[in-house]
Amino acid sequence: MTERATAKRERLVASAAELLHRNGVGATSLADIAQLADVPLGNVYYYYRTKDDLVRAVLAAQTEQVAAMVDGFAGLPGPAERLKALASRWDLMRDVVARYGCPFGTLTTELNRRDDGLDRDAAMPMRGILDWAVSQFQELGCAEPRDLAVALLSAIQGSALLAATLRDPELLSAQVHRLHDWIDTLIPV
Amino acid sequence: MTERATAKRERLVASAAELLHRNGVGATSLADIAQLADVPLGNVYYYYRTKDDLVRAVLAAQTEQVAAMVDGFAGLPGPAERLKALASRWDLMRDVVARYGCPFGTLTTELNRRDDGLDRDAAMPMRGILDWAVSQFQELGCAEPRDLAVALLSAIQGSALLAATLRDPELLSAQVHRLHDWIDTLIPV
DNA sequence: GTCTATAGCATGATAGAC
DNA sequence: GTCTATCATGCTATAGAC
Repeated sequence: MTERATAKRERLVASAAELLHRNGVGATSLADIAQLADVPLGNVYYYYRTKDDLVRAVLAAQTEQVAAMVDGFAGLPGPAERLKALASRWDLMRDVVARYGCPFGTLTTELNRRDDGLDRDAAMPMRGILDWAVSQFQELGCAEPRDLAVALLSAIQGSALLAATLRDPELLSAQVHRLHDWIDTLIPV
Repeated sequence: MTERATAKRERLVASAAELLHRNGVGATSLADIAQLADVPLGNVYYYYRTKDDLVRAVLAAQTEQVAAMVDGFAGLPGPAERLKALASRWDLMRDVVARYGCPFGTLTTELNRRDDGLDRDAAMPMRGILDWAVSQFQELGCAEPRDLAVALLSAIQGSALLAATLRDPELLSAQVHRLHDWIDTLIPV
């Protein structure tokens, strides 16, 4: 029954991802995750030796999500459209973001303070987005692509934080639109 | 000995603020705070009935810090200078921010997910900065002062998040300089 | 007002039957 | 591979002596 076992793994990671987003790492118990995944508590440890291992699995899943997301933008005509599509992704999740924050941003924020290996793993999703954005600004012909990529991702993450703090999805939408306009500004004539 | 009692209160709040910044609410125990403040554990409860009460006191202190900070900008010649001074505040703390994030941003992020009253209190420091920034953009004569204020604070908070994630103080400095340039762009001729 | 000791609870992790 | 029962720990909070 290796297949069933894989299914349980996936259910555990999916449940963990949801609860880590909603409640954070510290406030989420393995019992909570096990219950949501419909797996007995003691059995969790067969698949993931420690809680940190499970958190690492969530980070790996997020990193894959990021890779899949930017791959999905490949079909768009140009880098400006692709960068705008990136920003719009957060607008699509505006209601969740305005309640619980950006799934990447909040998890990274909580893990950044650590000093064990987990803080390194936590940076991977953000790095994935950032590196891809740098390549897009390069393709656009911009002078300092890295600074621009950091500016874009900063604006997205900061907007997500403020939207969650003020519980205001419209705030996020408005800032994403500002970013669209800004990106259009950068297109060389 | 009412004076000594006040001193203890202040030491407790200061210690709590430092540890909440470095380790977060969930990962900080009252024992840790008591030890850093040099107050016996059981005595903490004489001053603050619950851990949440102490967290609220930290939020109140942060809100006062924000008020004092913007008051300190009042002597500057114009709103553009004042807004630039705001952004520079994070650049001054770049090394701490690149390690533990923005003290306001990380605490707010952790408390945003709650549903008790604490999530309301958590928004106060951010609101204080935001409202002040709106008034400055208004004074500058900008069309949509609130959107601009949100954009500025978002950029600061997002930059702090990325700087902490990548452990890169220079990232923060570079983005603050970008914000200075951007503010200069907005000055009406 | 101050401090010690400890109750009461939740959690991460393990042992071991099936 | 699966699941139950439980240990060990660390925490918030309280009781009560001084």
